Amino acid sequence: MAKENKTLYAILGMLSHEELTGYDIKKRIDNSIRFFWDAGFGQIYPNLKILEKEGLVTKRVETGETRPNRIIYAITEKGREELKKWLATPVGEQHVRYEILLKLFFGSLLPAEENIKKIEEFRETNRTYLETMQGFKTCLSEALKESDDHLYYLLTIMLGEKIYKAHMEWADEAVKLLQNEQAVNIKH
Amino acid sequence: MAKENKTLYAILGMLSHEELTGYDIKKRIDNSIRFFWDAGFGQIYPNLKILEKEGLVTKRVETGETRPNRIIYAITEKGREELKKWLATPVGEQHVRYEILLKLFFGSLLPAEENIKKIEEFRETNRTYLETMQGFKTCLSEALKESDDHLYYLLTIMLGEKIYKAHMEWADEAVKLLQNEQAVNIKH
DNA sequence: CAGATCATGTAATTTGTTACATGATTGT
DNA sequence: ACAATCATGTAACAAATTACATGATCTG
Repeated sequence: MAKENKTLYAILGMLSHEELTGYDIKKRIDNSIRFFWDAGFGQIYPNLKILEKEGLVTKRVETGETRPNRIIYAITEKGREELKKWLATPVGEQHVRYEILLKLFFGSLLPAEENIKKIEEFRETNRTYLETMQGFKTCLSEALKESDDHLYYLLTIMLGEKIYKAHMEWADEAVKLLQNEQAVNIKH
Repeated sequence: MAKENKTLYAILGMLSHEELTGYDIKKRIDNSIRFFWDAGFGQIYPNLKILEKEGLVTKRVETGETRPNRIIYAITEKGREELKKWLATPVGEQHVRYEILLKLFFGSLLPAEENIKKIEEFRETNRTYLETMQGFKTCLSEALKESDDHLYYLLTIMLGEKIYKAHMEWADEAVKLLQNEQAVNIKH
């Protein structure tokens, strides 16, 4: 079994809830984990084949007369065990990449206005993300009483909220700092 | 020129400050941008060759009698222009990956204690990151009066601080939530 | 004298992205 | 009629990680 292919476990996790087609998995991902674990069809379909070869999922073809054929995948007992085993392993160092910080780090090569504009765009993007999180949260509050799954879903949304808020706060402070600096430079 | 190889620009950016060897570039990265843009030797050396072929940097060999030979790279005017051009392009959608959220999203498959432990480990890791940021900040406060570069450096540290704090706050709330849930489940 | 640091690289593998390819059905 | 959605995939490419390979010098 691959050591690092975590998207495999994202797919397996989705199948631990219900039987799904590759297309359905994509939709589930887009509607839930995409903010911290996105995946395209180019990853989903090949990974499903790997999972099947490893005996972690089984497939069943539903021949549609009007609609296209659907290949429905179901998790096996072995798959469920493998998933739990992975969930139990400690989370490694997680390294992120912030293109905006990379660009800003070398920001002295550009006029300050350009950097300010960049930060303001970043702020705006994060404002829309925050709205999305708050939308998710509202939808969730009803379903929350039903199952434990939803509690964990809520936790992921909560981190999203915190992060996007942190981004926005930073953007505000950063813009102020750069504007001050600009004012000082103009005076001289 | 490659469309997406942003590490190329990280290297070029480091060379915009001073002439460096591949080995030096690695050190510079480790001491500054590694929290948001890490790179290993396996990326640095091949990318330097690409930059040279494109005429964005020049190389000069320093034959050491006692030490190993050093290949010193310097940015060209064309390289500086290319860097500025890239810095001016807007920052695209940046997608992050949080392994801890992926694991937590499917957390209902594990006993709550395990999820709590995971979150507490995450909190601790982020506490050390925050300390590092604060150390960086202290070092910086002296140099800050000299050059504009340092102001942009400060901005990147500020975002780091915000994010690690957000992570820690979230961890505290998340643990509380899970412990409450646990208490409720035990009562029934 | 052992381990860290200086110094350069290549090769293999894995992972992820993007483009291509096909075609029916459903909604506006 | 046109766009969006349903549905499956492959192939090419790009990027990043990891392991391998070498060897001197400096520090404790």
